[in-house]
Amino acid sequence: MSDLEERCAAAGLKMTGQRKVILKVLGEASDHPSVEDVYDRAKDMDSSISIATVYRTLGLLDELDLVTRHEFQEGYSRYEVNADHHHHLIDLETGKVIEFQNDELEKLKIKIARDLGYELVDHRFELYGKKLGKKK
Amino acid sequence: MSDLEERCAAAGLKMTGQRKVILKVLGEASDHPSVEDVYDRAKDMDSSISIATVYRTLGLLDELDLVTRHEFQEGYSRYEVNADHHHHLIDLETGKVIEFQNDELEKLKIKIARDLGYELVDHRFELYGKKLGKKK
DNA sequence: GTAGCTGCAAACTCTTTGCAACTCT
DNA sequence: AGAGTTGCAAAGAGTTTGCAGCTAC
Repeated sequence: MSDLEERCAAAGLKMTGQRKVILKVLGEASDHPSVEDVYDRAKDMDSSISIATVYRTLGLLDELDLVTRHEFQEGYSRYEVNADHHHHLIDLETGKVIEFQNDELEKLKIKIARDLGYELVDHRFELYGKKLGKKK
Repeated sequence: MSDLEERCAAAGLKMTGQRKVILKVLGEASDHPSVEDVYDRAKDMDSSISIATVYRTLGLLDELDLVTRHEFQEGYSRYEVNADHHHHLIDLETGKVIEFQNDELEKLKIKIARDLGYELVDHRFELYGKKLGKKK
């Protein structure tokens, strides 16, 4: 049983065939798949899966904090399996998502919020750019 | 003629009654109104205005960089009349949007992108929090 | 057995758009 | 006059949901 499956079962979720497939897709994903992406990959393993189930499952996993939902400036959601805390740089030319971490930034965001009289609950930090040094 | 009106006319936009109303609403807004907000306020001055016109006008103004469109984690867009560069802290309890600036952050974001091999084109930095020191 | 899960299709929200009529310039 | 603009209603995209049947536990 995979780690994700175990954690779902522990949360009381029934391990249906569809869920196993979706969890497998997520476990194997090294990118930040959209709902459509997850759906397409899941269909390759079980063509009877419906996109409604994918939406519902991803929603549940997000609530359980097993995945994180992102809404970049694209008009739809992407998901990623939870790992260490990090931020994203989106390559505007390819759509590729690059992860990064930055301690200075972590400290700074908390300080900014506190200075404004707020306790930081959540945040969003995204960079959009294009690769340097490209020949035209 | 207001500053916004002048800049629109300069860009070749016809100054229709509806546009004047929408520009007036924007000129008077000290917050970050949603399309719905702008629509409601505009209707108070001219009840014949349609929301399609509001959408179209805000879209045009965004292209002209006279306003900026934000998509916070709310599922709809908010607009703000362009001013100095700044970021936003969204009060999760009231929906209030607080603006802030931070030079350190500005330098940091450029550095992070460059270190990853990217030229920074755009970015998003938003904080979500709740007011400190509130009595329960 | 039954609470929970699924597929399907319809519904929803926010936004965009085709069209015919209208209006600034 | 004529290009640009408008209101309306329909269409779009992404997402959610009601329902009847199915399934894991």
